[in-house]
Amino acid sequence: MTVPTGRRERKKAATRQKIADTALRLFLERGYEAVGIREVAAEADVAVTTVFAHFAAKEALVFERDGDFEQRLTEAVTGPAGREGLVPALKAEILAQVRHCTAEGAAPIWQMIDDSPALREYEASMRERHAESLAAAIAAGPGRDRSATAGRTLARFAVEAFALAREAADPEAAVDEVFRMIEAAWEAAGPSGS
Amino acid sequence: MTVPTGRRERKKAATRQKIADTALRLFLERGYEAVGIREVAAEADVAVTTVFAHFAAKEALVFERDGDFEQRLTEAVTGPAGREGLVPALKAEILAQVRHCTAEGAAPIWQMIDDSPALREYEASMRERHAESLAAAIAAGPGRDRSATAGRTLARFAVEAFALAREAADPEAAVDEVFRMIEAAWEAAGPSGS
DNA sequence: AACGTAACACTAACGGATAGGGTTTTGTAG
DNA sequence: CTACAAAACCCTATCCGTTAGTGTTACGTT
Repeated sequence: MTVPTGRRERKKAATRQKIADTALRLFLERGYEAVGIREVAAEADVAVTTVFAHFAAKEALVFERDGDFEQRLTEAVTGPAGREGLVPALKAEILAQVRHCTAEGAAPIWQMIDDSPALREYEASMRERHAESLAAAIAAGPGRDRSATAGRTLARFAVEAFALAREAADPEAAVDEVFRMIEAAWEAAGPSGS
Repeated sequence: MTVPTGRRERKKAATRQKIADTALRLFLERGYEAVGIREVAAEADVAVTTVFAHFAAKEALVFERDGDFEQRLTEAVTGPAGREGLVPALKAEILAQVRHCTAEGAAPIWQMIDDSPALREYEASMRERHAESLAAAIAAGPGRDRSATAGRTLARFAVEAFALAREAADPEAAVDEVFRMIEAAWEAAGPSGS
């Protein structure tokens, strides 16, 4: 084991990035459903099977950074901020993600997602995954004094807050409003003895 | 316009039911993914195109009564009970649906759903649809004194309560617990002026 | 220098979904 | 009673996402 980042890993990452970039460009140019996988592969100069070696499905080409979002969510809860105040830490992270997704330049991508049933469906199941791993982090960390159901409920509500805010006219204000409700819900869950 | 329920409508409904029944039987016998649409069509003695004329997708064969659930949800809110107490009315309806889905005989179906990623994904996007129509009903009816975001949040949380309860060890107790949290969240949303 | 393996390519196929076009059944109006 | 329009259905062919099977190349290791 020489260096941990050999040429092989760099080439693999480059191939993955080239596929994702090519796909996103084609999708934005001509529409998500109008572009086929075979076309993406040809334009990126790889085989179709290589595309699926890097991405589990066509929709995953659009949500390329999915893993980062999931990791940041759980880290917000297990990190120092999460131990101080669970709900405020969650709110801060969701707010950051909402800001990132409503930032300049991201609008066409989310427009495309909203226009495609397949992408909306994929995003919904993605949120379910995020909620599950977030629930595990809450149960293992700062949510130990609540019931399992309460923790899982908080996790679901938090990821739904993201979706609700993204659809709202004023996303950042919506994060405030929804998290006021979540805070109250978490209070009402009370300590586990309740 | 003689009678509103002519032979044509009855035959159509019969065909639809026969397809759904055949599909569910085959799915339970040999597994959802192991049975193809062509097979369902052959066994039901119809053409493949006819299957898709009645059901938008393969997954819809499993969630045949989807429309009923959605309608009952909105009616719980727009009906007399909804005007008395919005959240209690929602809770009662969700509890009824949870009871229905955990009743004797339904277990194998939900086991099959939990085992199939495609069905789980479809269910997630179904809930999103339910939440949207529920949000519309709330906004038009008893939720007029709250903000649009608050109403949409309540709608999402209510349909998530169903999913959370179904996954819990004690579904009915989970409905209680989650709706205590939802009630607090709805209180915190306050009247629109807040 | 030789070997094991990870990354990739090619071919072929499977299964869900749809379009095009034709046939029967049903409701209705003349 | 008949004629007609539309609904429901069938058949065929095809597209598209996805995967299996089978090599081939290039990298890392020994």
